[in-house]
Amino acid sequence: MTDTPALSAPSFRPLYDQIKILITQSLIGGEWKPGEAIPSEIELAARYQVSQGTVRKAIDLLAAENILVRRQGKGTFVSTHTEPKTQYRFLRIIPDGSEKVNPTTTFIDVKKNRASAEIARALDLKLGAPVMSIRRVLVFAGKPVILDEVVISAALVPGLTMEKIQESKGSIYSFFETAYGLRMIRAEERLTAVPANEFAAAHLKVRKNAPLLCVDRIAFTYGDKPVEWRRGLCLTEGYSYYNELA
Amino acid sequence: MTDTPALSAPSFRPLYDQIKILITQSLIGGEWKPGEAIPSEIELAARYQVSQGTVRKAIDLLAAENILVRRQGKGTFVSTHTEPKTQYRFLRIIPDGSEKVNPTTTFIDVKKNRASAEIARALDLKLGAPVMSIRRVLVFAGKPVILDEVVISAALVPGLTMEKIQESKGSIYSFFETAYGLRMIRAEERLTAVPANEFAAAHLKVRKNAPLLCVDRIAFTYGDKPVEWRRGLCLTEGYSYYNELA
DNA sequence: GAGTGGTCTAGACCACCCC
DNA sequence: GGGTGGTCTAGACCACTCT
Repeated sequence: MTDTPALSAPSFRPLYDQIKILITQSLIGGEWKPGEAIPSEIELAARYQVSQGTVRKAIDLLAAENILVRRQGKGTFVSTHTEPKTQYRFLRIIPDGSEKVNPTTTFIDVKKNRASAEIARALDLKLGAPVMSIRRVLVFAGKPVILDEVVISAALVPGLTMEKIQESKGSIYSFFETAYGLRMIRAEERLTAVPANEFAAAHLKVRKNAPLLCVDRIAFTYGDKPVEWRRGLCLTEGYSYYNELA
Repeated sequence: MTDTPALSAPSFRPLYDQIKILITQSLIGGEWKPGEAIPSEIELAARYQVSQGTVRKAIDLLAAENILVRRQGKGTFVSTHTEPKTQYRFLRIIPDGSEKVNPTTTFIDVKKNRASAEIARALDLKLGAPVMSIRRVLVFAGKPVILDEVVISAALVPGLTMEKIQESKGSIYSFFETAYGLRMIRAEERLTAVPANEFAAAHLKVRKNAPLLCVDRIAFTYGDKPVEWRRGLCLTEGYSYYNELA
């Protein structure tokens, strides 16, 4: 989905693709921060010495990947997880039959751990590397619906504590973005059905072995670098995982 | 996702959008059939009296929706579910850790039914309207993995029998396409975790009440018209539902 | 009114496919 | 070589937002 600058040259690289990479590098370098406007198409065209149409196409691609957001008459902005409309962009659990509703979060604990084999493989870390593990419950309309565990390399989130997360309000990606400049660009999920273990049963207030939706996620930052592993256990009575296929 | 020509005029409709609608109407009318090439951009530009760039943008949009497929040097083609590469386009269940594999199908029965409230609502039919119901098992590498029921208005598939489907080989959408000219463009799915009932347990060879992934789908044809309702029960040991978030 | 993204055009040239 | 889609340009004009 996202591009890989890659060493294996595709034998021909369109100009707009090169511009796209240059813009991406400026985003990685922090020249333009989430929520801010990037320079206008005309300015970028002058800067890169190409036509406006070529810049336009590069921006079109980045907008299609939700990395940039166009707003007519105002400018082009760097995507962010901190705005109300987009803070739960990756959350696909919604109430049956009704509109998407944002949950509130209750934290269980925030601990330092060592990467298991599964997590080390997913996040491209060494086995046993230090990671932070965040466990929490997402509550929809007063009802606990998702129990999840978020795991991220400790090196990426120095000084992380439960208190800091709780102060931040909003989604955890919003927190990662503002506190550590860590931006989640895309994610891959794998869903399975599992019986509730005791821990999940207690937190979600269901009986042990009740069927739960297990959502495993790996989230990526720029350059398709995996940075977060997550497992969510969701009860699906009154709620379901919504997906569009095209 | 797909456009609605709509009566509520958006106060301004770009030319490329109008061209897109004209092309879509030709697709609905059957002027160009699945798998065939549509006229070249230059021809279409002449036909609609617009520039090639405008036709190009209209085709870009249709290609982004997987309604058309571009092939450099050859032409632009109408998408189809009949080719090996695309016949299981909407199937998201894949083996853990390995590549996508196409399943084989075992049919259980094909019956005429009356639309339940749920199905009538989903397919925009009258309660009790005649529908065809197809039940089958999808088998991956010798192992039964999905038990599903496909429901479609009987009016859309006259003379449907199990024998006809079995003769057709390939996916059921491929069959609908070739036998009835019915083309599935997009779909919405809702996933839940449910305990296996006796019927599912027997067909998937799991114990009763084992957790299964329940995948409810509504599939749409041109003009966002819902035409198929489907419920799949999937065992998720060794298999999972894969999804990309952007 | 000035500035931004959005549309539309016309034309040149490139990459790919097939004859 | 001739056809197709793909890239790139330059310029005109439109729609939207803010001041």
